Amino acid sequence: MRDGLEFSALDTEDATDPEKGGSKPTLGLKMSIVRQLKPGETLYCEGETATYCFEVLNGVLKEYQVLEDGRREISEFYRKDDLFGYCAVTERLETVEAVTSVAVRCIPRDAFFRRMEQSPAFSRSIVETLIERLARAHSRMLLLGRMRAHQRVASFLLRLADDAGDDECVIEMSRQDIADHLGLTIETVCRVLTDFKKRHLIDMPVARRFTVRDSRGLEAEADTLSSLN
Amino acid sequence: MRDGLEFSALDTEDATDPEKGGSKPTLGLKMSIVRQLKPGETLYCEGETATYCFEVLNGVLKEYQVLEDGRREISEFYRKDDLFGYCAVTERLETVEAVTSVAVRCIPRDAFFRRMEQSPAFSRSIVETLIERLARAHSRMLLLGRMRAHQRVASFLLRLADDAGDDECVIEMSRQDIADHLGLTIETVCRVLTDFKKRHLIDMPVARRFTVRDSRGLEAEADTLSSLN
DNA sequence: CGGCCGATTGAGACAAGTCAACTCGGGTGG
DNA sequence: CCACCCGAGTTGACTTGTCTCAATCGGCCG
Repeated sequence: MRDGLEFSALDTEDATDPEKGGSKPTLGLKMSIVRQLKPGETLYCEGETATYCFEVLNGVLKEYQVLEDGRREISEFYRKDDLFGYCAVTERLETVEAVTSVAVRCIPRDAFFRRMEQSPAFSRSIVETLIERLARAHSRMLLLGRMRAHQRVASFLLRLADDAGDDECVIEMSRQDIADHLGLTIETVCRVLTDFKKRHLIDMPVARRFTVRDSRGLEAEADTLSSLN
Repeated sequence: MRDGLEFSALDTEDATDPEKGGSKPTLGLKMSIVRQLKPGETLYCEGETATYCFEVLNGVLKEYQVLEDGRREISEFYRKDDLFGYCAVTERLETVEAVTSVAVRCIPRDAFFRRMEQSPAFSRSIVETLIERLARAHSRMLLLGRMRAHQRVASFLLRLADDAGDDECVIEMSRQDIADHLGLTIETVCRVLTDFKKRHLIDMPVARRFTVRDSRGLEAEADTLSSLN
């Protein structure tokens, strides 16, 4: 099966008139299609042939790899305006699945790469996206390879709050997703969170929502500075 | 200090005649310079301004990030023909240091990016390199986040052997480097290695050289299949 | 040949994992 | 509208893999 061939709900956009131009000036790609996904639905799976690239219109998706025994590692969460799925030569190496309800624009890969040939500015912006993503990958390696549980969770919360641009913040993903993103178990994530609550670094009235209460303290927790305690 | 400004030993190549063209047809970049490094010498450090990109002519380098308390994570080892150092917008996020004696070609970043503007083929090849490196980063995240010590070491040995294209293989880096690459400690790396020796998966007459003896067994060790034991 | 640094081995400590019980909150059906 | 149910989340007791600290080994260079 090839990705993007089975749309539960689709809605073509500017697919008819090649001269019309994309509705998104930054991409300006023709022939794009919008696909809607419900939470838990997968967009594509490891092993499939890559035929589309995607742009998140709204919602959150997760990209992951699985080990034979079921252990899972979520490499990225994608949010509004993130571009993904072009990072495959032919075959998908990871699976991408909706975390929340999601709308993604599907762009045929060949159109995408043709655009890259034609526009140096476009390919430069792609290179920059890739470079930034690689930098993030490196800091995640540091996190996974060298940080303690409480550092990992603190970094994660800070990133969530930062992305939200607000101290009050919704946690869209499950504890299992967080654990799989941080290389921990559900139980450890919970324990660290309740520890942070008890120490008034965060408020968390319900499981899927939190507020940063002591951002300085949380940052100290995320840095290794906390090892001075 | 900006990288590449203090050359202990340098040897300009085609820096005089812009029409001469690079000696390396795949790059064809003018104004490049070759720099020699001794083991342990650093090419550039985190925080410096990025002014050059590099191509490995021979030898092995390591790229790493450090945590405040000194814990270190080696994100990549670079070998002959690897291109690196362009993955920074302005400021270096990692440090790169010679593992063995090394020769690298230094390419001014602006020349590099100008070349990208001019040649779609060149920028496509850069995009492909980046994509491949990102894929490697993802599989390393899986390793760091979800694999056991013996799986990590087995994967590492298999990669070494694969890169060498030979079952007999030199280990250029120290145990500390390996540990920092795998998110383990020196001691754990040693223990796993002696365990592999005892079980005749590998031979390792001296610390810096090994032979794969039972590649199937080693692969089983690298996969999570070994959790069936 | 001796010294030194990297590598190896051992013993004990500790962070995180496992397994299992329990709670909570949201959704559904009566 | 309420009560129940179910799955996600939390907490606890115990296990274990890896780390830490410390001692010893061994190859390489002067």
